[in-house]
Amino acid sequence: MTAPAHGQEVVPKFRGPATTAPLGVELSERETPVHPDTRRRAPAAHVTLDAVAREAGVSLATASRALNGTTRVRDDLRGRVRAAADLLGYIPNAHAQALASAEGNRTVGLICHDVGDPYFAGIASGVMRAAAEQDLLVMLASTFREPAREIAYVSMLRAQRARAILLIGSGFQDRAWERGMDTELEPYVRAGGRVAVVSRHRSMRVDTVQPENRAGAAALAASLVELGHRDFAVLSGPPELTTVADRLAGFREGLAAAGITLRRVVRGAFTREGGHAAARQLLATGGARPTCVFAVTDVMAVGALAALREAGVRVPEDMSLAGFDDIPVVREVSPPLTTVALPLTEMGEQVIALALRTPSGAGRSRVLRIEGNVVLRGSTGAPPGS
Amino acid sequence: MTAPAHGQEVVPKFRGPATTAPLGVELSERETPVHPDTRRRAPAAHVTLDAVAREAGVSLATASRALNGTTRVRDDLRGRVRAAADLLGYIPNAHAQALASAEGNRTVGLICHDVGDPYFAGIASGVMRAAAEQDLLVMLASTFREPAREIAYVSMLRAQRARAILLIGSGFQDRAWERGMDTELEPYVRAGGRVAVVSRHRSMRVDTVQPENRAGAAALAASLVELGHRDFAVLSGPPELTTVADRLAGFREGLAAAGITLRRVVRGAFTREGGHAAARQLLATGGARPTCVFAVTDVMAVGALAALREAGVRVPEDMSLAGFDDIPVVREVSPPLTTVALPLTEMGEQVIALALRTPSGAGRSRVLRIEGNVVLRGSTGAPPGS
DNA sequence: GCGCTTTCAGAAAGCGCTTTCTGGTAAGGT
DNA sequence: ACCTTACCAGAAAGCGCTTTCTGAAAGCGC
Repeated sequence: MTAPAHGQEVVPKFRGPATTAPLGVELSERETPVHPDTRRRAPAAHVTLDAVAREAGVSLATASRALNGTTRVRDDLRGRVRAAADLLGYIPNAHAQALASAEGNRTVGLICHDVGDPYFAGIASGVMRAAAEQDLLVMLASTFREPAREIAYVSMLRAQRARAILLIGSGFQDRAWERGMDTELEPYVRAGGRVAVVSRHRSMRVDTVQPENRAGAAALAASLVELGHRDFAVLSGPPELTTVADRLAGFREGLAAAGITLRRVVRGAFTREGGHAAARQLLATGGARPTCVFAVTDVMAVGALAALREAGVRVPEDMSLAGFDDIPVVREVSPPLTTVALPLTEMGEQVIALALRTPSGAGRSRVLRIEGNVVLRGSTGAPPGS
Repeated sequence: MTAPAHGQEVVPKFRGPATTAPLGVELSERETPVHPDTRRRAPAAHVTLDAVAREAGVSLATASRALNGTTRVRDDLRGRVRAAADLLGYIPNAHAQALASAEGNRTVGLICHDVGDPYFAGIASGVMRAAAEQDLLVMLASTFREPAREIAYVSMLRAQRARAILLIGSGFQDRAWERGMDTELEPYVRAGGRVAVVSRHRSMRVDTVQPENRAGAAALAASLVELGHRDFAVLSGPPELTTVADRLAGFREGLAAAGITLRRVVRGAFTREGGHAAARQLLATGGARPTCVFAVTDVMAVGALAALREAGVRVPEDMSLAGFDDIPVVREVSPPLTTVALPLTEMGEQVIALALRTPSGAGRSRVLRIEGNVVLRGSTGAPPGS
């Protein structure tokens, strides 16, 4: 038995089929004895502060103060309240707290395309870390790139009275979406809600963490030109996303600075498969092949790399390939991908910090520009025959 | 200029340094004109239902009914209420709603280690998709593998009165943690809260989506033995995680069935770097090298692959390598990794479905067993010299 | 035309908390 | 011994909704 060829998968015959379809079959129930320690006093539905106060023999108000410690409470009373709360297993009702106090709740909303995408996962990870430090809970909403869903989620997060709403990778060039967002966000901000965005927004009302997509792509183009390339193609994504438009425009600018015109742009979905398909399409067309290909995201670049490999195109000997973002996977592929590195985790930390900062005053918003670093790796080299 | 060697990174000199440190420098403010459309009537703080009712000339109760549509309301009144709500930009207060209604809120809690980890990201993605379909908001909490933090988050989610609490990759073999979880979860479940877990739990009180780690690892071992290997090493993770313990035990069993004893176990952190370090450590030790290495997770396997490459060990010619989970990246590396595939997204969908299902009755809990599929890819082959 | 049911709007009672406001008690000043 | 401060516990008023309960008006059969 030899190793399967690259890309080929072998499922050994002695294993059953994937269990992914009739999962219900595997469902089983089991008896669970009650842990003796846990029995204590059985709360009917939810233990209320009122019950705690009664148990401790104090008033409702005292119980509240004893547990939150805003005002002074005599030590013995505080002790009694704490003990009663422990005994009864009291858990405050966050809704009631949020409603009664001016403080509001300790949650922030995070809207992104899909946590399964490494770009968002990276940013989200940074947001989570910062949130954890401040004891904030993050309400996550995945839009799957539907502008309408995004607006609906903003509305839901408004209803939840989130302290801040974070939008990652938002930014459609879509009139209806812009209007919708404006009407959602404007009253929210006015009512003290904070909003911060990763990506360029035409609406200038909110704080923004803005990767320098344009400059980064231009710098990448310059680097690639310096390697000797003259003949480029771009694997692009949906043009209604500002990220895509900016990177494409920046790349064109970078080339133009060297007097080079971009030969081909192939559009694909914003996914690995999109990059794969776009690369295949590029190869399928006749004519001289470009010596260097720029995929507007690393996710697409990874797909493109696979397509090139499958087509027998050697990277970088036959063709150079570069991406954008520097998601972790690009260091693992062979050859590792040249890309424009963005500090994803930090962008996540920054966007929540920006949102939570004191409001910037009426009509003002802050822009935090994040510069990308061109990182040359093994996927780019001199053009063939040079 | 030639292509940099594999793994080497070159930052072109004409780019500035990484902007990751003094980000504040890039902060700028800008004036933002108010969109004329958005001006409408400016709500002072928050528009309440009371204001809507007054605007529509109906009572508070009628306004509530008109918007929620539980009871019949005359069409003209309903129209007036809707119009008033639109005009004022009314957004219901979810806290007040949750407090007043028996329904509670539409949120579920999701506790995981780190969304940046592709294993969790995959599962979380499935959870998000299912949640979106049911108009549920997901409150995400990252524990960064601290048992104490995990317990604290359960408490916070209880306070938020989440409909369900989902624990992914939980399952420590830790007495204090078990007790803590039990005392948190038990009253929660009793009060109607749902809990579901991905991973094995000793506490049998909650519904579980349980990957067959043991059987999967055993099957993998059998496959590798069939390839001709006799001499194995395992790159293991923290033994207090049940996932690690089960996979290690299963692998041993699979070998034992063929009369083979596991030669070496190297322990590492549950990360790419952990896998990298463990692999280096394995190579550093003298004596005969194993012909096949099993890393207990794909994340570690990816790190190990890099370490092997750096050490000049060819995979699979000199040494075979296998992982577990089938995270997306393992298909992109060269050679692609043999692994035990788990349907991550689906596991996410199942765990939330399980939690939201009607309660299984007192003292009963369900177990959904997820079988893993051994997938042989290019990283495993016949042992050298066979 | 009278009493019946039916339909639907409004009043009001909470949901579980925070937070003022009030008042009682002990400590301190003269 | 009397009055002032300080301190701190309790009563009560909401926070913004849902949901019973009540009652007015309308529809119907006789």
